Amino acid sequence: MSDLTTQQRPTRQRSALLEALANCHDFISAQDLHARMTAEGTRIGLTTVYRGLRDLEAADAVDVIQASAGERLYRWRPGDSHRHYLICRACGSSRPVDSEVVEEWAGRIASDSGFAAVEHTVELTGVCAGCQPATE
Amino acid sequence: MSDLTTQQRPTRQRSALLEALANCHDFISAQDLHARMTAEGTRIGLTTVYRGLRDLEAADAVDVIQASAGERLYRWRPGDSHRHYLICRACGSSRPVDSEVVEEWAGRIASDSGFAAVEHTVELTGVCAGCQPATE
DNA sequence: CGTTCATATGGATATGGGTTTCATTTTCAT
DNA sequence: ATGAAAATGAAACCCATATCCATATGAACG
Repeated sequence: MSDLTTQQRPTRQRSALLEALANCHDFISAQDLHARMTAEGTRIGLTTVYRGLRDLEAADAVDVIQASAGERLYRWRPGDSHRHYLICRACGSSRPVDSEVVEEWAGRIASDSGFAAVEHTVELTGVCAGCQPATE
Repeated sequence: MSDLTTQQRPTRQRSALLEALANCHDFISAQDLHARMTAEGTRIGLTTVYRGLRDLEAADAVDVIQASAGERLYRWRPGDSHRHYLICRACGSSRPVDSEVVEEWAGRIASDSGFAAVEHTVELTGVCAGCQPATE
């Protein structure tokens, strides 16, 4: 029961979604994922993609970041290790960063503040080496 | 130059917006701010509120956080000091947190990664002492 | 003081990501 | 097989925000 479907009923669409997401090695939006799957011949509704991603998020199987306009980007979490990424604003590529310091800091804030169920989101963006203008 | 209007032309609406935002000591959405101003008798259009907040954001005079559904919350930045907050998911109240550790960490990531112009956003949410259920 | 003109305003309309609805289809248990 | 429960997906909707554009307003100049 701790398998990856995170769903009562395994369906064709669900497994296709899992596969597409696992094969996609960067953050991707629901719409882009749907477009990609459709382009590859998988028949799946946009609604189902949204639902599947929501369920995966609830099951904590994906990392989620907020893009600018309320858009959310999803990424399959390979292990359970890192949860924070440095993302290139130019090309969109992402790399995990070591966030232990931040985890500890967040934990300390949590216990110092009297707040319960403290969660944190950390997002780092920049311009990667390959995307930097030559003259600078 | 470094005055607070951040605008070519000081107008009645603009200064009312500044005042309303400064008087509001927590994060607030554009719509709520507009509603509050209207309730207080200030005649201002929602569009103008959005524009004003966008300009303030560009001028780096407010802190902005992303609420759940793509909604953005704005808060007048009293000084230049802290930039990160711990926000109660139940009542919406916020308190600044000491984030020096995170600033340093982000700086280190920036220089280690080869990324340029690294920016970071950190959001902490929890349930404040006053909002915690008695029986748990 | 009044004319001029660039800029600000704000209601209407559009946009765009995301969610809900509900009729239809699929899966599972019997 | 068969019927109940759950999943699907197209269309309709929601809601924050952006854009359009006609009107209003402040500033500069005479």
